[in-house]
Amino acid sequence: MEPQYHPRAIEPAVQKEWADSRAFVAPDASPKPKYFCVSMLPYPSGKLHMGHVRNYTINDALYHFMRMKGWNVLMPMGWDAFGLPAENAAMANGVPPAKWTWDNIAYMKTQCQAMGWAIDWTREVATCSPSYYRWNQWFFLRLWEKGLIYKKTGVVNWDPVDMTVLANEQVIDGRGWRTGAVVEKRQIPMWYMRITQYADELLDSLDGLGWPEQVKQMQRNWIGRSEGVEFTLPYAAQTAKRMADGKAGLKVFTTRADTIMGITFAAVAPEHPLATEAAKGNAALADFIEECKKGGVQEADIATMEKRGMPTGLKVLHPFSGEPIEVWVGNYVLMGYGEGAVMAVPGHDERDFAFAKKYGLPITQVIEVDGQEYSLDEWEPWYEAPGRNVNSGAYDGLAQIESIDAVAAALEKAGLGTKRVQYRLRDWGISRQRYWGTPIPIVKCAQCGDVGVPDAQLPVVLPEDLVPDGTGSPLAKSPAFYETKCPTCGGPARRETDTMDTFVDSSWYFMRYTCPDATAMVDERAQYWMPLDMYIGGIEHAILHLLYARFWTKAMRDMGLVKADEPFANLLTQGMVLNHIYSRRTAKGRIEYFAPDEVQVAHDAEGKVTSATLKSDGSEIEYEGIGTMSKSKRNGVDPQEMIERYGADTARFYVMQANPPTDTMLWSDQSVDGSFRFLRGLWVTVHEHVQTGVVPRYASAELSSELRELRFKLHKTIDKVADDYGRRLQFNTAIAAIRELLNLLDKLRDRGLVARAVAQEVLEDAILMLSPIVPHIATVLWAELRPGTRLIEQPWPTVDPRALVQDSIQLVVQVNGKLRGHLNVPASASREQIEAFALADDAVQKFVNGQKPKKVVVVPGRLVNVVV
RNA sequence: GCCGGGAUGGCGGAAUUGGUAGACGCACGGGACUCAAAAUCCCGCGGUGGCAACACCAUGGGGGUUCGAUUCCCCCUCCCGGCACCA
Repeated sequence: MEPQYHPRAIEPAVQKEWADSRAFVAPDASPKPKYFCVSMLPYPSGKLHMGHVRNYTINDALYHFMRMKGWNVLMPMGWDAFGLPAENAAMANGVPPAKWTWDNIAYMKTQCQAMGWAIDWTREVATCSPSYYRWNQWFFLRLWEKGLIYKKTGVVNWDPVDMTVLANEQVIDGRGWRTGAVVEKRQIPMWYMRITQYADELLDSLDGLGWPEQVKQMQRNWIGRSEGVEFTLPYAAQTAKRMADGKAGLKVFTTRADTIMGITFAAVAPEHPLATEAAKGNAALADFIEECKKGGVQEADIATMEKRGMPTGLKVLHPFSGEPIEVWVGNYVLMGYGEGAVMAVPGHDERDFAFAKKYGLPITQVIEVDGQEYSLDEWEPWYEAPGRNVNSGAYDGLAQIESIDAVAAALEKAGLGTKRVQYRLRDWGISRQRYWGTPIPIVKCAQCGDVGVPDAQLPVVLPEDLVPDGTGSPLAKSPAFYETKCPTCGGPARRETDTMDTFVDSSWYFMRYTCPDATAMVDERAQYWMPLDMYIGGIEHAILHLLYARFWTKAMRDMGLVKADEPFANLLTQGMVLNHIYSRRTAKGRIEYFAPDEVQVAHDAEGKVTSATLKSDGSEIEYEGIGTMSKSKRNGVDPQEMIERYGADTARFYVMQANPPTDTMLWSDQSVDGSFRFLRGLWVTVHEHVQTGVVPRYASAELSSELRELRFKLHKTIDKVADDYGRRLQFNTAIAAIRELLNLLDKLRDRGLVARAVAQEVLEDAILMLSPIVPHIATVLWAELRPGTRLIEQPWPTVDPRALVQDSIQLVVQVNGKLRGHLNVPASASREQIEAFALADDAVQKFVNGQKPKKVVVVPGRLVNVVV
């Protein structure tokens, strides 16, 4: 055995052994129970970043642990290979997105292999390959046949200079990222998936999922089921003449029907037909509506902008009183939301209150809450609280629930409205006016309308040689792609040139892992593996991706393709990886950034950072704080450099010991050194042990108290580490516990035969416990400790109950809840005996100071608290 | 703006069900070894007072419940994630 630890020598050798023995290829049937653990697939941006290292190492540790526990484990890998960055890279370098993407995949795959992750590469999936996306297209057509896909207009960001649709990310402060032009809202036809049809099930089945509670809560709030009343505000006579739309009035939805007698105006979205009609012959209103089109479509921008409005001059009637009500156009009313029109009750809605104040509209109190004084001057939060009706005619005195029922009944009787469930969730718009995505399999024929591409002609292949230029999709400029014949009538027709949202790709890729070569979308192998037993990925995906994948799975189930109701039985959301940022302002006023390894940080005697200087020339620079790793701030850490300098095991160990996987993680180069030192020390410890001769592990013999203590620690640790890995998913505390165990072993000076047998036991089990985190070094050290056996075939160590027996235990002694000392008592001591021991204790006597104890609290096995 | 989460030594963090606040590590300080350095090993390391024993204070800020609160409740501040075309 080499006396020194050389990761660069051992890691490739161990990886080769795994590959040659197909160690991580999972069978599709097994007497063992199955465990399917998946990490969210990476976007192939060029090279792995630390977020990936963290994500896949967590998954890998679980893989090894569950395997040792006797499960048939599958950990696959794929590539989320469609999307905007490939188009941006293409524009920057003139390389087609396909080549850029495939090159990145090839490189990143070698990095994954160098990390030693236990990936079953026979199941690799790339979403940009036609053999994958043909099933996006096939399933699109099935959904369309079932009416779960439909076409309607939607609002997008429009760059008026480049004449192109922009992604929200490409809108910066309301302007196009390339042109700087003020972005406009524009309505275009798009394809939608009816996720709202599944809203109730998506909501209800959250309860049974083994997900973090906050993620389930986010999804519940996102779906936002609310019960309310939909009703019509009838047009006033003049308005009815103007509108002539065949409708009786303006349809609105409210969850606060109990406030209906407080309506003092109504508001419609700028794109609402009523607004359009009112703008005819009203130049000021037309200008206002035009003005409302400025800016992007992002919810956060719309919610924070100044609320503005303008009267339309049109009127509707109150459904009960028949009083005329003015209709306004409001920039905060969203057309894509409900009916695009709202009733306004400024007395009991904060937004309406502010709007009424601003434009001098009347405000009426119609709800009272006991003992509260209503004032028109200032908004109070209780105005929105449930209470009893006042100034509401027939409804006066009713509490909220009775009032809503009575109002709904009256509306129903009048033929004006009904109770209805409303969701905040909107249907999923999947059309993207972009090139690098799955082509939507529709042909547009002048005679036959929209016609689905016949299954036999799938996939509609995306040409891979185009280069976008930022002025709209190259597909729409490529006759070779869009010119086709109508599948129905054979006449000339044009293909749909929009592609699908990349969330479509990521909604079912995990099922394709189970059967990557299937001649259908999925086959029976999916029934064996689904659902995922663990899904691991960033918290930033808590809503959209996870919700879409849940919907998609349910739609596949209803099509008879899978049996699973839910794709992800358990979920682990990991935090982001951050690093320090260093910068300075150049003479020209530009900010330049420095990588942390170019910087020398000085500390004072207490360890506080006092200054940061450049290693190269010693000049002083600024410490900006911490932020996500990014190219522009130069604070990324390249896993490749880590592997070359320290080895993959150190990188893996570092990210796992730093903190719990769900927390954001701050990178620290010094701590990386510490991780390497630990592995080097472990190597030396095993080497020294092996030098004196490998012995059989401890089985039975009389033990000194020191050895009994060591074995107690070992078997406690086995229990704790298994709990941390398998249940708590908290690897940092598992590693700390193993370090405590090895620290204790380190103190052992006994070199006798029995001591060496116990040391053998401790080392073997410590290596087994560490192996999910650092499998390379563990493989080599195991082979030294147990020649002729393979680590990869070992089960998880078993706990010896004899080692956990203790004669005496230490209790904490408190007086009035404050720690005053410790007490050693026999493990069998009764509550009364413990009380007596505690009262006799010197420290207790001192603080009790002769007073009579009021009571004594005994927590078995933990503490005794004397209250005076 | 709305929804969700977070804040503990110089730093990362621990305290699992309300029961010893600071495990384990990093950094830092002192010492040993060395011609010297690196590596390694030993000791110290929240704050204040004290020779010490020890005492008091301390988990973002303010209040509350409890024998006992980092943990539960209310209010506030700041930070992070998401908000439907980034992935």
